[in-house]
Amino acid sequence: MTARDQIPAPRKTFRERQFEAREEAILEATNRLLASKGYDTMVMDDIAHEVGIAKGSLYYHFASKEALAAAVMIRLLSSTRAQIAAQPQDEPAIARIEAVLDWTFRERLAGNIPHLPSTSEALREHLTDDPAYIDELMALSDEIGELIEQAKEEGSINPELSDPFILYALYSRSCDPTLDFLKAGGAMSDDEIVRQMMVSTLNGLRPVVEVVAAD
Amino acid sequence: MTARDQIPAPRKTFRERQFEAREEAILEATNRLLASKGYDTMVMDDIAHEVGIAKGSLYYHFASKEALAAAVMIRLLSSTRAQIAAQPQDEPAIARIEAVLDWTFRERLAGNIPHLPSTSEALREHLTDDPAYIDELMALSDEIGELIEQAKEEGSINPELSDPFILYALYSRSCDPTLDFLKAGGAMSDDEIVRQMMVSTLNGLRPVVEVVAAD
DNA sequence: GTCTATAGTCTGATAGAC
DNA sequence: GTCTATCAGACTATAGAC
Repeated sequence: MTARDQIPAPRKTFRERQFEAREEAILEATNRLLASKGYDTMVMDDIAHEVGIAKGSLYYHFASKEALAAAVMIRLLSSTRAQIAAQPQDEPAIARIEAVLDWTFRERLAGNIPHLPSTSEALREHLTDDPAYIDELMALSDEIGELIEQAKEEGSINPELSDPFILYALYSRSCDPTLDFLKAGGAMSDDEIVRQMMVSTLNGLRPVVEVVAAD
Repeated sequence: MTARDQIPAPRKTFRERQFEAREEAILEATNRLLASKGYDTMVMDDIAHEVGIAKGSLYYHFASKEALAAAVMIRLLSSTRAQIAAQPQDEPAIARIEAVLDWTFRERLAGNIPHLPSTSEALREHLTDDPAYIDELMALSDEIGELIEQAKEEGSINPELSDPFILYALYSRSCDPTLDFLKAGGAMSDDEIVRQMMVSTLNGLRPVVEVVAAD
C-alpha cells in the first residue's frame, strides 16, 4: 500500500517458512489421527509423537486441542470448496454435485477425512463459537445451496424436497457410516461401495417419475 | 428347581420387583439422558440425580457406565425388533420396512432414541465385546435382512444395491443427523421432516425406472 | 472418597536464523 | 549477540469413573 510496492514484499524469511511448514505437518498429522482414532481417543501426545516434536511446541502453534481440531476442520471445508470451484461451469449442476460427492466418498475411503459424527460435544460447541469455522461452513453451504437451486431449475432434483433438507442430506451422506461398515466388511471394492452410495443418494434426490398407465 | 417348587413365589418376589423397577427407572433415565446429551456428556451423577438415588447404587445394578449404556442400546434394539414383529405379515415387505422406518424417525423426533453416531470410541469397543448386544444386533439384522430379500423378490428394491449395503443404509438413515438439523432449524413440522426423509430414503432404494423413448 | 487420565503449563537449556 | 522456536519432561489442575 506504500510507495515501496516495487518490492512485492515476499519478505518470507526461512524462519517463517519453517514455522509454516511445521504447522502444516501438525495439521496433517492431526488430520490423520482424527480420521483414524477420532477426537476423544486422540491425545495431544499422539500428535506430538506423530509429528516428532515436543508436546509443548504444539501449544506454540495452537492454543488448545479444540483449536487444533477446528483448524483441521476448516482445512477440510476449504478443500471441499476448492473441489466445487474446480468443477467446469458448463456442466449441469447435478453433475457437479455428483462429482463433489464422488470425491468426498473416495477421500473418506482413503482415510483422509476426519469423521465429524463422532465429534465430541465439547468440540462441537467450540466449533460453533469459532467465527473462522462458521464463516467457512456458511460459505460452503451457500455454494452447495447454489448448486441445489440450479439443479432444481434444471429439473434434476425432486421439487418436493426442501433446499435445507437436501443440503443436510448431502452433508449427512458425506459422513455416512455405511461407507465405514462396508469398507470394514471387506467384501466390496472401493469402486463398488462408491457406486452404490452414489446410486442410492442420487436416486433419493431425483424427481419421481410418474408412471402413466398406457391405456 | 428344588422340592420347594410348591411355593411359586416366595416373599423375595416383592424385593425382586422393586429391584427390577429401579433398574427399569435407571434404564429409562439413562435412555433420556443419552438421547439428549449423548454418551460423553452424560456423567454418572446426572443419572443418579435423575433417578433420585445415590451414585453408588448405580453400580449395584450395572458394573460400569459402558455396561449401562449397553443395556440401554440392547433395549432399543429389542424394541425395534418388537416393531418389526408387530407388522402385519400379509403386507408387502417394503411397506413393513417403511412402517418401521417411520416409527424410528418419529421416536427420534420425540427424543426417545439415544443417538448412536456420537457414540464414543470406548463405548463402541465395549459394545462389540458384549455378547448380549451382539446377539440382539445380529437378530435384528437378520430380521431386516429377511425383509430386504423379500422386498427385492417383490421387485420393490433396486437389485443393483447389495443386501449389506441396504441394511447399513437403513441403519444409517435411522441415525441420520439430518433429522436433528431440521428439527433444530425449527422451520419444518415433524410430519414434514418425516415425509422428506421417507421420500428420499425410499426413492434411493427403489428400482430405477427405465424411461423408454416413445417413438 | 480415591484414583486415573489427560489437557495444559512452566522451566531452563540449546541451536541456529537474523 | 540476540532473539525465537524448539526441546525434554516434570508439574498442576481438573474431570469423572468407580
